[in-house]
Amino acid sequence: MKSFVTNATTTQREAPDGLELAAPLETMGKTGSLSRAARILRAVAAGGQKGVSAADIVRATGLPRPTVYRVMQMLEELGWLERAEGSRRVFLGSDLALLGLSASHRHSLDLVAGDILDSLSLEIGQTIYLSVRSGDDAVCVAHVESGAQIRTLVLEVGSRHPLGLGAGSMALLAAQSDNEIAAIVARNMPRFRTRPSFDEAAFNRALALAREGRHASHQGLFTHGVSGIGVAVRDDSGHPAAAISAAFITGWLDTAQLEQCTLKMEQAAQAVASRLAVAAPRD
Amino acid sequence: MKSFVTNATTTQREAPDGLELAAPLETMGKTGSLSRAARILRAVAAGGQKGVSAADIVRATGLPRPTVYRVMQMLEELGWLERAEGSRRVFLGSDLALLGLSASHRHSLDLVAGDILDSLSLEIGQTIYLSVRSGDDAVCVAHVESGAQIRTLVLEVGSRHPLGLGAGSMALLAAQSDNEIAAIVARNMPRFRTRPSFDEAAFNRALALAREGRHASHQGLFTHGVSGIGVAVRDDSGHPAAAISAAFITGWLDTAQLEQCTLKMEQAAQAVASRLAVAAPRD
DNA sequence: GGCATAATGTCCATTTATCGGATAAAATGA
DNA sequence: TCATTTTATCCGATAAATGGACATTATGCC
Repeated sequence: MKSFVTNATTTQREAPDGLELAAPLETMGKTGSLSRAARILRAVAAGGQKGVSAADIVRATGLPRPTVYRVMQMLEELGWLERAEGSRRVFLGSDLALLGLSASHRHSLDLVAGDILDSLSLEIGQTIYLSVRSGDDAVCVAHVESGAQIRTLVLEVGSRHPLGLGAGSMALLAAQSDNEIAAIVARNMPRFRTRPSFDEAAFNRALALAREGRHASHQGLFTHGVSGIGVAVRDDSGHPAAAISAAFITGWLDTAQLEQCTLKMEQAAQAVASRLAVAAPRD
Repeated sequence: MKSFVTNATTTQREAPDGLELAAPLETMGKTGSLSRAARILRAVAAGGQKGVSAADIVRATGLPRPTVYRVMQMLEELGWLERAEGSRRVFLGSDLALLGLSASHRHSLDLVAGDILDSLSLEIGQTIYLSVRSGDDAVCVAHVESGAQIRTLVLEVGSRHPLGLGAGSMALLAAQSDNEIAAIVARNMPRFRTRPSFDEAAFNRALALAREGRHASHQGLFTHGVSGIGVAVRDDSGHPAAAISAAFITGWLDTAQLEQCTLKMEQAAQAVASRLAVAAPRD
């Protein structure tokens, strides 16, 4: 059921009214060393195959420099983080891969939705992605390549992007609760700005549209010349569990075709959602 | 000044005078909340598909009860741990699976050694397992099923067992440094004893034999009626990186055949070792 | 049923390990 | 060469984790 993503902001410091101290930014997340470690690990994961530098982590997380260095050292001793031999870039460690190996037995969204995505890809002739939320990121957990000659392969499995950057990512963001959206956007804004051409106004417009409709779409907002459509998958309690998305060459499809695609994607999202209700713990 | 190998042994608390309280056993591992969290997560992973109870974790880790409960709650909020809806058993969480997904790109021992294991399985006609160390556990990262009619499938991919329990697991244990072996055995002894029929004397004999020779072997020591052979894979610096193991029905093979198998497995271990360019897992 | 035992939670005083500002060394690049 | 960024370490203050003790709920056993 609600098993997939349980990142509700429950422990939020009690702020009954808005007239709380306009603190620099202590509203940036949960406390606790474990939480910090998780933030750092997710920042490392966002670096992907090419790794990240310590300074990157500081920028991405907003944590104080000494904290980042200290926690990084701890994580390295645990085997959850490792540094490239020569360079100082860091990567996720081997022990994390082992834990993930065990965890994947219970969390195989790709297996649950695989055939649905296959059909969808065939129907609309495009590469399809399945993403879920992890912290303030969207993580691609599966992709089905289309048979088309020109394929738009923008998301590798396991790759992370800030929630809001990308079609599926935006759909996932827009499906969160109102306060959550505000908090996520606030935390991710620094990361957005690192993108050379980030248009905040355009972003806000796209977000507003995604929250109104049942899907997120854009034309070249994130990658020049690539448009995208994303729809959220909600579990039976209405919480967003995943997002299905597709990317097109801008102008490849006319308006009618886009609408058709969107419709089919929404149907697929419904199909996946109905499966989630069944996928429950065994024993 | 980077310290390559941090204090491998305990943190060596400065004891100014001899009349310190005869501390019960603080030599049980590293300190730090992250380290505790890691211990707990590994204990959960050891539970596999059927999960573990909080009491199981307490037993397996030796940590104080309140600590376990508190850390468990933190981990649950992070999505690194989750509880079955009805039952109170806990499992690894979805976010850990996502992090592992990213980490697996850099840590695919199975891909490195795959074909070697395939050949080995064909040669000796048995199911082959590849395991690595994670904390005080051995984790199976790959297995190649034999084509034989009767197969001994004892290790699922991702499954964990205390270091020392099992052929590959014992080989991995015996390949550690002397002090490390002592520390691991001390920490794992409580877990060993939970096994209904655990013979400490027999275990120590098997460990001594494995440390002398270049391989670990046993007949029915861990699972009745199943014998096993395990050989360690060492990287270029001599540190144990993995173990290759096979399990047989006891009595299936005569002594000469067993020796032949052992030889082939040692050769395979050498082959894998030579492939390990840059991979040095640490605690 | 009724009792014994184990498992699950929760307090809270103690103290320890974490936090992060300040500082310095090293790398990078112009 | 010098300015700027990145990496790294100190260390006092303090917040946060710790774990003994206690309370409550399940589980097994006669």
